[in-house]
Formats: sequence, C-alpha cells, structure tokens
Amino acid sequence: MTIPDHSFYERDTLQVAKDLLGCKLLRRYKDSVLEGVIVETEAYKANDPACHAYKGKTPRSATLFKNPGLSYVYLIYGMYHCVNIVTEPEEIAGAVLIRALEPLESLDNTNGPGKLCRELKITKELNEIDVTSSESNLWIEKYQSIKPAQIVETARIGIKQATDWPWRFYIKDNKFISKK
DNA sequence: GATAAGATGTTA
DNA sequence: AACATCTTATCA
Repeated sequence: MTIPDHSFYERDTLQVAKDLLGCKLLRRYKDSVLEGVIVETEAYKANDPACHAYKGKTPRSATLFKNPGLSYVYLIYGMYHCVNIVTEPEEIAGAVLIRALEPLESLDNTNGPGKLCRELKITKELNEIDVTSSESNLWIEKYQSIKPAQIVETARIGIKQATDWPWRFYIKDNKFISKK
C-alpha cells in the first residue's frame, strides 16, 4: 500500500484524473475506515467555464488555488456534497471531482458524487484535508493499476458549460458508474 | 422504459 | 438566479 504524494497531484489535471482511477478513497469515521475504489472522475481547470475558479479566486474557490493534494468539498443543490482533490501547482486552480466509487468495506452503492459523499460521511468539515497522509480523516491510496485501454473518456455530466469537453473518465465495464 | 419536478441552501 | 445532484412521481 502506497500513498501518492504531493508531486502526484502537482501535474496536469487531466493526467491526475486518469491516474486516480483504480486508487482507493479512504475515510476514517468513528474508529472505523470506510473505503471504495475510484472508478469515475472529472477534471476541472482554471480555463474551464464549468470550474468554480473560472472567474477568479472567491472565498469558496480559494481552495482550488492551494497546495495540490488537498481535498475540496462543497455543497451542491443545497443538499449534497461533492469531493474533489486539488491539482496543479500552488496558485494554479485545478481539481479532480470524484464521481463514483466501487464500494469496499461496508459501503452501499456509491455511484454518484452526492451519494458517495453521503455514504462516506463527507461534509464541509473535510474541506482542505491533506489526502496524502493516512493520519488524515480522508486520504487516497494506490490500489489497482488501470491500463489506458480500460479508461473511457467522455463529456462531463450535470454541467451547463463546456459540455462537449471530454474531461470525464471512468473504468470500462465497471458496474458502479454514475448514470446520465 | 422515459421524462418531469421537487427538495434544499450556498454562492456571487 | 444558478447550481459539478438525487429521489419520487407520472406517464407509457
């Protein structure tokens, strides 16, 4: 078991989004650990109209400009949270949205960004967590290696801007991908 | 099956 | 007013 360090995240967001497929997301909660395999991601970058940081730094999006390897958690539609991992060097905005997990360890279906956050008890309290340390309450470990041929690139889901950019990635034939 | 609408609150 | 969502209802 190895944990990707800051240099893993301090790269192009699209590359990180692909490389995160097959890694595990782990959440320490009340003395137990909830975990799942990342099977679907989306990339968000500074020059991307759909990115929260597109119009510059705001109180919410400031996290996206910080150190790669931090978590970025926000509330969407008033009732669900979404988790991202910050990418690119400091002061350059970028993040990878984790859209779906294949459940391990006592998780129910987590085939969507809102559902997986509810299952893993991820809330705004877990914003700006260092996911490169197993001391954190939220972190990422290497798990499976995914061959490039197993990665499918498609358009992102649930956004109104830049809907034709193929910045969504998932593991081919996996049963836990979020639906349209 | 498909499509529509409602819940809900933060953001800028 | 929009929103990186999900569930439930109402068709067929």
